[in-house]
Amino acid sequence: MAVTIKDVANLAGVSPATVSRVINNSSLVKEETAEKVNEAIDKLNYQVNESARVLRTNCSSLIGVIGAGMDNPFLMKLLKGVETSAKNHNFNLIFGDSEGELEQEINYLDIFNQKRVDGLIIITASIYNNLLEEIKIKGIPTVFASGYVNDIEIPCISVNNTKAAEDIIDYLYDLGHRRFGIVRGTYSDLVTSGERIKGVKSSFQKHNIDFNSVPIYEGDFSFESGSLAVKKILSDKPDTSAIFCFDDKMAIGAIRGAEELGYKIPDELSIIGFDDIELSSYVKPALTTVRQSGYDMGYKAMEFLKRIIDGEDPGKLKEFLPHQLKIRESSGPPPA
Amino acid sequence: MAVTIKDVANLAGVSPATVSRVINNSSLVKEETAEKVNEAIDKLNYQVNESARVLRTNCSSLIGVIGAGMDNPFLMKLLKGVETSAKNHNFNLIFGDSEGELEQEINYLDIFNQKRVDGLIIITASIYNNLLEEIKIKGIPTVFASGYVNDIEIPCISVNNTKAAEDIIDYLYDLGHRRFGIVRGTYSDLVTSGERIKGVKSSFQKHNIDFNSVPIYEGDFSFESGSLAVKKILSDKPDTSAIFCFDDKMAIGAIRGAEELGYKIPDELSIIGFDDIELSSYVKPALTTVRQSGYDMGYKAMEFLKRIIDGEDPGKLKEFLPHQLKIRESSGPPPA
DNA sequence: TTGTAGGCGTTATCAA
DNA sequence: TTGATAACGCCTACAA
Repeated sequence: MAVTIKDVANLAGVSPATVSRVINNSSLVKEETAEKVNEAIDKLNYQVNESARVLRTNCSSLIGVIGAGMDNPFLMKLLKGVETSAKNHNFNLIFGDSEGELEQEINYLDIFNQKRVDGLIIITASIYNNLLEEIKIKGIPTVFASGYVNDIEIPCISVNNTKAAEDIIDYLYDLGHRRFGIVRGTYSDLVTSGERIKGVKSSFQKHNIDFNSVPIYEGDFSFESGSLAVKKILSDKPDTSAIFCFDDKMAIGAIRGAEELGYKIPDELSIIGFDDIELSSYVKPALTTVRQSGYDMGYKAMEFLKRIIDGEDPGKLKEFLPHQLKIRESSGPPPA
Repeated sequence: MAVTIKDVANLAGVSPATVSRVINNSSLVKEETAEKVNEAIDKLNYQVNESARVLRTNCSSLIGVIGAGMDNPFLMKLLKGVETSAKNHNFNLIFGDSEGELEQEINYLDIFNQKRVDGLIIITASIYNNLLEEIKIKGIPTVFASGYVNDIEIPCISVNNTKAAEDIIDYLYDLGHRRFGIVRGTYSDLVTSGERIKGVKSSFQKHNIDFNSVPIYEGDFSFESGSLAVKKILSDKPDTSAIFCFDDKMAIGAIRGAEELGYKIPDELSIIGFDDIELSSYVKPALTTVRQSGYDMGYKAMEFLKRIIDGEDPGKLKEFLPHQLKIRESSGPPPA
């Protein structure tokens, strides 16, 4: 059996209560006593039993994070940001990979609830539609990250995905492109992909392009799916001149897929991604994309969460982070 | 206050013990009673309080994982493998990113101990040297993954890093290369990088190459560091014809760095990586590398851990997973 | 098949 | 400044 507060108390010749006070840096303890206690702690190699503490205090210092895809570099950056801030506030992270499936999201929600997490950060988004209200998210302080949640009460932090997508199409249009293709995220990704589709639409509208004539394929944020999607688009409409992929990995896959079909990038086809993951500047041709900082987003999400846990009004906590078009080598004017 | 087992008991008109039995699928409960209880559970939206359960049973169903770098795709694959197996055994993961720093590893070790994790998977390796014995790893079932731990009692799972590195140098030598450069991992990465250095040495010895004449630089497993290292090597010894990087990200960075200096890959310089991350076949030129399956490794590590938790002798659990040289476009014969 | 009661290790209240 | 005591929610003998 592990050593408990009682053992320490015995060795130090004090009561368990006093030991507890020392552990928690209570100010009301004589220096001399504290020293004795600390010695005993060291000697016995005592470590607090978190479960007992959580049971008693009803405060787990755990933050549950639900996201989709551990091979998603952007998500991992975001997670790193969350972790950094969490560490500052003495929170620990527990991560559930939903793989974009609603069922798994609910599953993790239950598990996290059972562990009495102090807060929740949700980075995936299929949950939004069906649940949001009904689930026990109520009660648990929650911040959505990476997608904008329309509900006025739900705090969230993201870039303006709609505006960013619009910027991209505008940029391509100004370059002279008229025949577009889109590789979106999974259909279950309601928030992020949804917002971007809106942005695409609004740019199309501005420029009198018929949205319904534009091929849109679904990808799962993998290289493979990007490559596949682009091949479908190009076999469908070989004269497509610009393709917008909803993340960088798919865009990089798309570049390779298009090259396999014999297209020269960017001379015959422009390809644009989203996120600006580290890799994007190391790939060849270097990828044109929209930069958003996952790290900042995660960090800020955790800061928001901390404030909510401390009692701040969640409704106030909604923010767009800046985004930035990074023009590199994978985009250019359409072929003559 | 959250709803407890007592509330459920009251509503269902049974005792708390019975509710507990239902929750834990005890066979000794009448179907009819179970139904009543389950109804009450649903109606009250009851969720078990894990802390109380852990306190009582001394079994957290938590596995602590310590690794370095959430932007390391290989590590993330490994983690995914761990997670998959963990889920099968109803374990949850709690991950600590040590960033390769000993201090953080110890820190997480303490935290995990306080949470009374049922087991530990350690993927980072600076810990090995200084601690291993002294730390409270004792007591907690532990599996090391990705590096071979020499201690007979410590279960571990990895590829044979020594042999793999030797294979690579042998392959390059057979191609005709004589002037090598090495980009190793951080010096704190004692296990993995250490083993690979050994392999390099042993191939050199076989072929009468003086190990001390070969430039070895340290990288931190980032694109950037690979690019930097290769530039140093090439400015130092411009006639280097083959560079072995200890992971794929550094190798890809190295390719870009060498290209910036005007080298043609692979005609003037061969570059080889390690891991075979997904990206490596999508990069241009496609990367020659050694394939090891992070997913399998993680999965198996968790399977090992489960067996140890169930009482199996840890000493028996040591295994090398197969590795495989993947020859792609970034390597070839040296320039004439 | 079900209920009663005690204890897991902490912390918080109250009294000393 | 310290100690005694109860309580957090659950599980598990043991008894019924």
